[in-house]
Amino acid sequence: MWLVKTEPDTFSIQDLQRAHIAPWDGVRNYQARNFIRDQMQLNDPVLIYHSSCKQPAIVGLAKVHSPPFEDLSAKDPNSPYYDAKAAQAAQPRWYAIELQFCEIWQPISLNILKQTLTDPDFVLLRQGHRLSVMPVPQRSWQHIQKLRQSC
DNA sequence: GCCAACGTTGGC
DNA sequence: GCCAACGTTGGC
Repeated sequence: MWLVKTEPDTFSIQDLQRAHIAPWDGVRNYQARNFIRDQMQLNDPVLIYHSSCKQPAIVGLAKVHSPPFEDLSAKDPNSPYYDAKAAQAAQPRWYAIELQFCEIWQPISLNILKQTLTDPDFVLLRQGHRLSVMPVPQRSWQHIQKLRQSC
């Protein structure tokens, strides 16, 4: 069970719904990269979270639709995610996966999550967290399902 | 727009 | 290998 962040101005859950299947690329953080490359499994559920916007919130559900693959946007000089060093490296540095859209939810705001969840293992709730791809602990996942039913 | 928290870079 | 400087993230 995972959570990925996205800025809705750049790529929203509505964009994912339209695309149905979309590459989740442009991740340029090693810890997040490792989750994508080493731990994400086909069909794993993935919460979609809107960040850097008016109401930061969990806004829906997707699932992992492909094995990890090299993120070639790192080697494309025209991409906003271009990484000159990665482009020159012999070994792939950055990885992506494909996500498949599942559902749009009534937003579960960060505020509500903070008020009702105290799970220390849930990275989203930690102060100053910057991970854009993170695991969701079982008990937080269950709690989120309950919050969803009460919306 | 502000600014604290964070990850990365690069000089030493 | 340390750590200061820097750029970025992201909530408010």
